[in-house]
Amino acid sequence: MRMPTFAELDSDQRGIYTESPANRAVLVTGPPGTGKTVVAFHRALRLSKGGKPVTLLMFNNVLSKYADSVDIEHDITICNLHKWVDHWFRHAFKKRAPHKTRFDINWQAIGKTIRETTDISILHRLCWGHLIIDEGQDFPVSMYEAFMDLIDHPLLEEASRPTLTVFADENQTITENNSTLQEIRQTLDVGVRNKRYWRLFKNYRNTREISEFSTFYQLTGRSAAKAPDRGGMKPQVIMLPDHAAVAEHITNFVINNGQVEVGVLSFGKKGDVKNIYSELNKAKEEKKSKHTVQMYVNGPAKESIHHDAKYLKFGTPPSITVLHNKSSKGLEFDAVFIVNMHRDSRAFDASAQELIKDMYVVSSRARNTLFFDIVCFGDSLPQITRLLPSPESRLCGYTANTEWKSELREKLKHVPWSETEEMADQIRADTLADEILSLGDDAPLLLSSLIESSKKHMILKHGIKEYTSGLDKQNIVRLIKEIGCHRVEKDLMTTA
DNA sequence: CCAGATTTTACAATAGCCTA
DNA sequence: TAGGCTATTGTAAAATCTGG
Repeated sequence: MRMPTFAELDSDQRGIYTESPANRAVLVTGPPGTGKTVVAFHRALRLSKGGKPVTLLMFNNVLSKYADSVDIEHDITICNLHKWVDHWFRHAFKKRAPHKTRFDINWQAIGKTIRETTDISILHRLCWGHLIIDEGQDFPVSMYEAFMDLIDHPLLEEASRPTLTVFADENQTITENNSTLQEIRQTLDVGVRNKRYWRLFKNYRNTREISEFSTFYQLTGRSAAKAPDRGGMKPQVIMLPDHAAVAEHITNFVINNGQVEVGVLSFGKKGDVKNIYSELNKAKEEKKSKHTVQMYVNGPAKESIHHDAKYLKFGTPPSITVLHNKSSKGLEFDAVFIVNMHRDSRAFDASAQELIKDMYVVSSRARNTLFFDIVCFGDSLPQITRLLPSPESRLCGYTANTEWKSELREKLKHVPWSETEEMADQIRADTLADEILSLGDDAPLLLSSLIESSKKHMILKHGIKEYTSGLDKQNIVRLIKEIGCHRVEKDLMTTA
């Protein structure tokens, strides 16, 4: 992990580091790229100087490994949540933590156990010192409730009370097993005034061009980060004849750019990841280059080092790290190459929504440079091309290095770009409608204010009553589409 | 022979017991 | 008391099937 010094942190990031209290709970939120992991690490460093143990919980093993690649000496324990919970609970109660199902920890039961515990030595064994959680939105509210039960336990003396700092992404996904920011705020009892609730706004990770590009795939746009100052090259889409050409492109980039950390993020299946990895090794041999080529794919750890995240090395350029797109959450690289897009079957049915979400994740992994290497068999553009931004959008450049490169412009004209844009718009409107409906009693109020704010708009032709009284989802979607998603997002921000 | 659908297989991670 | 062992089971990848 690239670790900026204290002086390099921005003022809003520094505030969290210096001003937030070192007891009870603190919550930090922000969209992707705002430096949550970096601030989390700085806070961990600071708290570790106080003598109590500090634990940093990451979402998965690859991410833990990445966070631990920092070149600062520290005595912070970096771990994933499941492993930590097992040790924590067992250490105190001498038995494993209760589970509802196999992968679902029973936090209600844990909370109850903690509240009912009167044995002070057990309570002391539960006290974790300082706990810092990254990607906090992916954990259930009941977990936070259980943690607060310990933090505020009446039998604990002030000095031994543990603390909790949660870093959460503002891109809300609403499923059963995770929490909304609202819920986390309430549970942790944090506020802006007592400096327990902080928000990060500015994107530090990406260049302006890459940030704009990834926003194209952001289906819920209202939590987009403030655009970065740093400019760079536009993302490039490159049409190539075969996989060997892709590997050569990537290898040349590494050789020509010296000290870079390159991420190769592959769509498709495990075999596709392995395939590009072996091509990259071949290209490295041919060009007699010294850079590192490493890969992680999900698999039995004892069978191959490629299945065990602990063999990954970050922060030692020049290097190429090959990962499946699913493993790339939370990571960042100087340059990212996205490959094997044509191998993804989710091209144009309902699951294209999932593919678009993945596109958002992978494209925002790049700090400076972003390439889409697309293999074209024969002389036509693959279907998947339509999921990229159109040339008119000017979000990315298109080039070809094939026999028919002179015909690229002509071929691009026939790609049905508008289908993708319509679909994305539909998904955005759908998501917004769901969000409005989830407001419950406040929904009619917001709807009428939406209609009010777009007075001049066509919407009045349909009559206000129909929308506010009906509250039918289809009507709301129609309303949102007529007003425009962007507008509704803005209104929703100010109202909420 | 292929693309999509369906079935089979393999894996991840815990519970609960055991052991050094 | 931490770690080993194994049955267990939902999920995801791989293998197989199928109809054109």
